[in-house]
Amino acid sequence: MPYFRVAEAARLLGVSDDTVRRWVEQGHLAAEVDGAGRKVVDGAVLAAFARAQATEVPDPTGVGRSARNRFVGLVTEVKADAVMAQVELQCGPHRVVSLMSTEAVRELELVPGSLAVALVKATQVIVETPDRVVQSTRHPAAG
Amino acid sequence: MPYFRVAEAARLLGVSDDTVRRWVEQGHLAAEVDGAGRKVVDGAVLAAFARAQATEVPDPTGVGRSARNRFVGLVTEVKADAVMAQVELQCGPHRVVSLMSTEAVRELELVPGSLAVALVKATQVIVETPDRVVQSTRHPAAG
DNA sequence: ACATTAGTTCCGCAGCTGCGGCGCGGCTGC
DNA sequence: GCAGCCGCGCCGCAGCTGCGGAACTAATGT
Repeated sequence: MPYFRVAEAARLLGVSDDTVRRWVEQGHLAAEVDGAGRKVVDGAVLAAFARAQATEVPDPTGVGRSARNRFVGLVTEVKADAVMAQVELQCGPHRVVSLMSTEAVRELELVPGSLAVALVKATQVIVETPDRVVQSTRHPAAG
Repeated sequence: MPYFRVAEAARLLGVSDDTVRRWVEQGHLAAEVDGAGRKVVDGAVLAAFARAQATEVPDPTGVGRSARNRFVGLVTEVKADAVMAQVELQCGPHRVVSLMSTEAVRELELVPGSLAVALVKATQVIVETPDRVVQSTRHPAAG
């Protein structure tokens, strides 16, 4: 049963701790009080809140809004080798690096500044705590 | 040579068009003017600006949020079957769905509200324009 | 050519946010 | 038990942001 303190929740939501505190005061976000009188937010509540307030980057074509495993962003860097190329995208606050053939880069006309979409085909989920790092066995992501 | 209008740039940056206009006025973001007197932002400039602005986001628990192909977020949903499970994470403004074994879900103690990290192992980059959709051949992502 | 629609720009305003400061309480090490 | 350090809560303020409105322009269909 994961709980987060105000400062942790603030960083996860991308705002300051004061803002989280105000949201709790105004009833927008449910919080509880631990034994020491400090505000704590239930992980599930925080997750639901984050999902509700998430404003995904609208798809340029208008289709596939809020699609999962779909990252719309701008190409920030293209390193092209003879056969393979490494393309880096800035998708909101996240950076995605994709390896593809140089031929594909040329076909897609990928240059810094291009609007592109990164489709995540496979992921590996790990859980990090201050103590230990647990990771799952590798599996393909849901498509 | 991609160019974006103010409204497009605003959506990509996650702010309103007025804010982008103000950033241009204050010299924080370079913009040009097209033949009709409308502000346009060069794609490369916009990409660099987006990347610079994203680095301001600190990481939640010491894990690098600015690291590439690394998405720190909260578990919003867990659908567990007999053998396989589908885990959905809210990582900032993006939703990531990962397919893994139910055994891994149990080992990682993944429940809605858990803090987890999704490592992107493979991506497919496509370029979307209002006219056509071009996609690269499938290749593994850079690790 | 004309009317219509959608998009852009500028303006003012209310609201929210982030920041700095301050005091208090919990946690740690001795 | 005690001192020190760090985090949390509260408060006020300056700054920024988003929104609505109004005027103008470009593109579109008749």
